[in-house]
Amino acid sequence: MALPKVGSIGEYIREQRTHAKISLRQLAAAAGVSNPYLSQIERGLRKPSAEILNQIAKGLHISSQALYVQAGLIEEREPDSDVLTAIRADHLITERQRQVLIDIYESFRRENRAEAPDEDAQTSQKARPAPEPHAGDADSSPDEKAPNEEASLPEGYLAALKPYAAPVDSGNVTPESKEG
Amino acid sequence: MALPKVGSIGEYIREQRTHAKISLRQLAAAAGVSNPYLSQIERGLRKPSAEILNQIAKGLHISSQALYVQAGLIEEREPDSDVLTAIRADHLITERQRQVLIDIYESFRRENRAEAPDEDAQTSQKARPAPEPHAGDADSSPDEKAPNEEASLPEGYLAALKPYAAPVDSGNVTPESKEG
DNA sequence: CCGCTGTGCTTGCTATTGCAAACGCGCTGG
DNA sequence: CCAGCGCGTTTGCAATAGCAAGCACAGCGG
Repeated sequence: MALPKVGSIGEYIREQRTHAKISLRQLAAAAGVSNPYLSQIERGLRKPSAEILNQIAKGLHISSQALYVQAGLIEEREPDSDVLTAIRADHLITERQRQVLIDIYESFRRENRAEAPDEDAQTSQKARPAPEPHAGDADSSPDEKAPNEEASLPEGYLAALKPYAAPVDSGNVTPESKEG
Repeated sequence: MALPKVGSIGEYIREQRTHAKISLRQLAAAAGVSNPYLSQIERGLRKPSAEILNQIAKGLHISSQALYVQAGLIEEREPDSDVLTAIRADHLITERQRQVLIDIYESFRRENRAEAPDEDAQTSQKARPAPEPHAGDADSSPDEKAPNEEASLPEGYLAALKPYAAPVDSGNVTPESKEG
């Protein structure tokens, strides 16, 4: 009865950690928690307190609020904030990165318009009447599951974006409209 | 920094409660916690978890973040997560797309940290000689100290991310941001 | 006077957090 | 072949979060 699955918070942490390419023990040390406890958190066996969550966020160099939102502890801010506006206002990324984000976002919007010209293909954003973490799945809508190695993020593209990772194919990465 | 604000959080809660002119038991019932526990929280004898804090915030009809800041669980510093919160709040994209955008943005941040470590944890505040994110031309200016010619979007991975989507078309991701 | 209702506070008690120590597994090297 | 190291995980155990029950005090009506 002790609901064993706290939710996607653990998966999210592990995801971020693996993407950052640091070991569980390293993150545990950086966050100031014990390794076994972090392991249990990532597998959803334990429900970390906000303090621990905050320290983990610091260790991951991500915002605490992002984790709190993932944990369902913070009501998402009203959709008043625009993604494009936020991206343009961000000074922590370079001009090029900014443009990439904008391109991706706009292409997503285009794809959705092509698929659902209706209005928008939104799913479960604000609808959270009962925060009962009893679902065996994440809090996302049933039609989306975030598979870990198919469509979610092949993480190979990260290498393509990293200059120090691999030189990928030189020349073909120009954003020019390369009509085949 | 271990627990200096635990007392203040309780005072804050009691302040808000008395200001709302509701009794301890009423707030306890509204927040779904027991009266004695709320009493102990208000006097700083107990350190409530984020869940309890969130419920209390709901019962008080105040924002959870305000309480978290009071509890010292959120740095009040200007969060770099404006982009992240905006992405999370956006309901025009699917869950999968949202996760991709978040991953990309965070990988960008990590990338920059690796390249320019002196600028990482600090909030990069405002000063930027080129505040206008006009990306009409990609080369912009040589002040780009971070990654160089990598951030363009191979747009091929976009198709890989959306196997269920129509192949939109190639030339739509031109970097010319024609907002407006 | 006594009972009733409201307030906040104190007292055991159980369930859970969070940790130290130890384990199994894979890899590297003597 | 086994020592050594690093990885994630498992196993008890101390500390405490959080609750049900009960306490002490104050106001009100018979």
